[in-house]
Amino acid sequence: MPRVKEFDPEEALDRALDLFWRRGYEGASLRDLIEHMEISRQSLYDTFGDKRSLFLKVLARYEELAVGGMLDTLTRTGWSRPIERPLTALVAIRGFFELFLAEVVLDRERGSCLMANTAIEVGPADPEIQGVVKAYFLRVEEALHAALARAGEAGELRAGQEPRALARHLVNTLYGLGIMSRAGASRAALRQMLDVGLSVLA
Amino acid sequence: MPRVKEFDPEEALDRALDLFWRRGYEGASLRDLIEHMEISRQSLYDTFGDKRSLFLKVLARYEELAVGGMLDTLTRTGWSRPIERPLTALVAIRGFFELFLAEVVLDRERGSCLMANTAIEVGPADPEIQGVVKAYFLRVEEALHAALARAGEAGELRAGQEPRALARHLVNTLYGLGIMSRAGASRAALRQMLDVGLSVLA
DNA sequence: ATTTTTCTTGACCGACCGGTCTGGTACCAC
DNA sequence: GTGGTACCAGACCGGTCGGTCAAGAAAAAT
Repeated sequence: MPRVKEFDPEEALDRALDLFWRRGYEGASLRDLIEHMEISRQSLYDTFGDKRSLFLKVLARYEELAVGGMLDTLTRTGWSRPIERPLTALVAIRGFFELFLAEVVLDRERGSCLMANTAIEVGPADPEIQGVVKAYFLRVEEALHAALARAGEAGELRAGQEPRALARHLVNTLYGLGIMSRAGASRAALRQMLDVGLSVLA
Repeated sequence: MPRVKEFDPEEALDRALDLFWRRGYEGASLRDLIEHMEISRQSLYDTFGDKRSLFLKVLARYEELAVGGMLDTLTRTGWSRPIERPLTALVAIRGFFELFLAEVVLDRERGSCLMANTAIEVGPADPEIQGVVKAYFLRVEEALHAALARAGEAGELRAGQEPRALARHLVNTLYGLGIMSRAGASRAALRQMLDVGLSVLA
């Protein structure tokens, strides 16, 4: 008896993600959202709840997509994927950062990372959202840590280098680039930031 | 004939700075500002113009204070100040970052840097404000560059290290720490980020 | 054809936004 | 005193915010 849904909730969520990314939480009004998502206001509330609930769903979706892609790139090492060329862990990490830089430069408006934007915009004002952001950064750190640990076992790291400390440094470098891009730093400047930041791995 | 001003405009501006720092531009409403600045609404408009004008004045004030303090710390080198102990440029840079870290950890709510917050919140939506933020980062880069150039002349840098690239890296590290702090990173994590980030200077 | 659910449209709500205006008071110079 | 200025308190403005509600159209199952 029920009529089938006429829109794809996941696609609508992705559209909301895009808008929140560009404009921030406060900056994306409900009217903007329903226009961008191509959904009626009622459908939005029926499907995703209020604005904050929608935002939390968006953050979860972003984490899923971003961490997924990240792990994809970072674990492209060894012989596990017979077709692709085998990469050392360090090369995979460098490749990951190159990808990130390319994306950041390409889409200046969104500026790096929704989570970084959210960390600053809502900040300590909303403990639950801050918790989500913090957990995300820890997952990113963990992904980098795993890659660095593999690099360490393969003897690719200099003596005395702590994978944990290196991973944290890389997280810092990564999201620093986000700010600098959003602040309008030149591509050359971002390049140098990245190169020096990664030089500790050499 | 005129009645004397009963409040100190500079102090009021500093109070506005504090609130914008904590809550962001949109997050600080006029009513909040009036209360925090302890000024009547009318005085605010008479003295500072509308909200955006006030914010621009606040940004200018912040730049003056922050860059001033920065140069103070970074130029505390050589024998120019007979009383204080002479510092090498590298030690001055390290000291500067230590100060920054201490401040960031102490006041989690403001989280590092008003300019970084602004870069993300208003982002590319307001070109004029973005220009102010960009100019600020360039000034910071210049201050660090000058210190690094002095270090280079004194032979404190490794061969092949570019002061310009290093300066940009340090800017990136600096404001990365801001995000991570605002995202709730532990003090230990921030410490390691800083240590590894500065290790390129060793 | 009837029923049931999902959808869209658009009116509507109270609250708050940034900004303006008015009235009254405190202070100074003359 | 008188006049002029700087201040304060608070009403008020149009507009937008997030959120709710009502009515009707469309589509599937029976």
